[in-house]
Amino acid sequence: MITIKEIAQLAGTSRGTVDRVLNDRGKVNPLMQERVLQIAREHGYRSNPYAKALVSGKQKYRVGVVINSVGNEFFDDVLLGMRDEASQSRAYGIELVIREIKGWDEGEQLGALDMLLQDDLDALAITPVDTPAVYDRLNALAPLPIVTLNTDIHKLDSKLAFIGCDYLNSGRLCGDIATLALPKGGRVGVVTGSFHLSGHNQRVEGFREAVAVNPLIQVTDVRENNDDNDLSYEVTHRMIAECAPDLIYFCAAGTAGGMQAVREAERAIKVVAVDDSPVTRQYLEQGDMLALVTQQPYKQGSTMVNILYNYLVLSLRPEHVHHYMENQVRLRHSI
Amino acid sequence: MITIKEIAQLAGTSRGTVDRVLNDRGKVNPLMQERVLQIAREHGYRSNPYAKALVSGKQKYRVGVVINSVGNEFFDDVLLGMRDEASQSRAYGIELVIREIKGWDEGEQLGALDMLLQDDLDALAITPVDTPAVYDRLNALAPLPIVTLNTDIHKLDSKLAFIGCDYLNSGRLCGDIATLALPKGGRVGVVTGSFHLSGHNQRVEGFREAVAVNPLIQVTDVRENNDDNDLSYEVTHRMIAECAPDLIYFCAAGTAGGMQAVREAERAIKVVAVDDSPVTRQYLEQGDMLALVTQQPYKQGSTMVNILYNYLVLSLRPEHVHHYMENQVRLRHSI
DNA sequence: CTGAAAGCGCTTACAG
DNA sequence: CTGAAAGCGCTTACAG
Repeated sequence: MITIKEIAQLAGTSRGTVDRVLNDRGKVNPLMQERVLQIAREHGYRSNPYAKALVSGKQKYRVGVVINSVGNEFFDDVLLGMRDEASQSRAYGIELVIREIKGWDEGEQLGALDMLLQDDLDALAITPVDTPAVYDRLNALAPLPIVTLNTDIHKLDSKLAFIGCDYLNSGRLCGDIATLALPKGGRVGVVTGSFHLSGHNQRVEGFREAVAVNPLIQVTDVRENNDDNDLSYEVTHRMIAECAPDLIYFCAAGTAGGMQAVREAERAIKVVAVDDSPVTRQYLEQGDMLALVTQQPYKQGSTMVNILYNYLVLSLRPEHVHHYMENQVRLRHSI
Repeated sequence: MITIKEIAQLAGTSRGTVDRVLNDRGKVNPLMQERVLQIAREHGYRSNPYAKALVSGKQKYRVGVVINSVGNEFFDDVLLGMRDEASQSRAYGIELVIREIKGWDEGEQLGALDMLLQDDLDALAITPVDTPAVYDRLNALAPLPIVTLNTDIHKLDSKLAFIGCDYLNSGRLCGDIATLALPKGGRVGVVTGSFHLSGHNQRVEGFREAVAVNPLIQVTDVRENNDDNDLSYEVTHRMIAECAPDLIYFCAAGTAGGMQAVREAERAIKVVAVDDSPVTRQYLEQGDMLALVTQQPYKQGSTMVNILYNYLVLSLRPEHVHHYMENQVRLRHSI
């Protein structure tokens, strides 16, 4: 593997100049620039991450995080994952500045962003609302590296990575469970978060696709709970009364509220749901739920820090932009 | 974080001597030794992995691998995982020398080991047979760092890590699937590899435990197939005729042979099995199997290389010895 | 048994 | 726009 020193020799210049070219620090004679680049290309130069890490050992990188975690348990593990990873020696130098907000309000999100930007940031991680205002604001931040978490915004100039879930696949796996548990068919009700969130709709779509292998399974009803436990209770209660489902699929948040209604029902109703939380996990272990399909929130958080560490400290850009966490099926005895 | 240079100043000696103490290179005045150690302890010295990696950048480490992969598809992915990881830049410097053998024969294993040891090795990874002769041979290799893969040998002096599966949990998860799929109970047959392998027995035990939640589920029969497809066909065929199972649990290899008998049966029989291979995966996707529970063979291989890289190149010892890969439940739509 | 020096591959002031 | 020098934290010969 060729080094900067050798490139400098070959190009008849100094290591400093090669460094300037290779790292876009500007102020280099265009001819020399081209010459260095040419040599680097020919010899397949790749920088040594350890040397980089060693020399920039003292430097701190501030990573701003805007996350709508308030009142949404799912993000607890995402936060845990990023904090754990940032405190590891292998992410030495990354400092997280976290602003937690509630819900998906554009104004709140922009406000939190402004607060963060009052100090210098080296990178930003955000669970963005996909509206024009947020898009414009983020786009204007270039070349600040941005990681979108859990929800994506397309065509962002300086988007380094998206980290999240394959919703369609998540729905299909829940459909697989339903198919397993209803060998003789049956009626299925779905409680979703919002008809306006593409992730939720994709889950329902994937679920329908998967249960279609057994024509005796009918999805009789899909209702919204706005990710709210109280509303979820109401909606589920009514659905049970009106549709008499054999199985219910909770494909968003508000599962705890819905389960209340399930337990009050007179007939036994099978349940499959998404995301691991103390509450859902307890239902699973007690046998009140067949399965959970999770999107690895902890790993979402740790992956985010890891990607930014590689980029900021080691100058390693991720190989691809989209990082889908594998959906995992959790059963009663999953650890 | 304190550095070698600072320790040297504090101890009134040179960096060379500190290096000798901290890395057990011997030939140091005991008093100075104690003094340096004392200072390092007080200040919580931890070496800088990047500096280490940078300085030993040119060095190659030879890792010998003895693996009983011949005729056992499961290990294809283990091998793939270690090869992929070794070719990554983050494992630069690790060179694998692999000897593949067939079956669990003590003599063959020792023979392969001797071949490897003709050249100098920096570490050894092995899927050991747990017999006295193998134990003695491995133990005599100290201080050569050893990683046991997939099967373990206890109390090995220089065992750096064991990487493998939690068999009991694997069995429980298969039991969970059976419980889901037999809501009204039913007869279950188990086809295992060997009554003499503790891993296999643990799976059966875990399975029994899990299905016990439904007293209508009866495990009527457990039979051995010696991990062999032909025998597996015979055994399964006879079991179907004699016990009329509603569900069969294949808890070891030889699943392809067994499935042949299942497909020839007159009644539909549900199946749950372990480990992902092209064959089992196809059955899963076609709907001939309910689920597979896997032990992440690819990750077993990559983890092995990763652990040895951290140890050999970065002088980082793993935090714990036992690395259990999480058992994963794969359904029809798992990717 | 010990220390001074050079070097790993890169970056960072500094002087020109 | 460019180069020489020092330094990141560690290891490796080498001379004593």
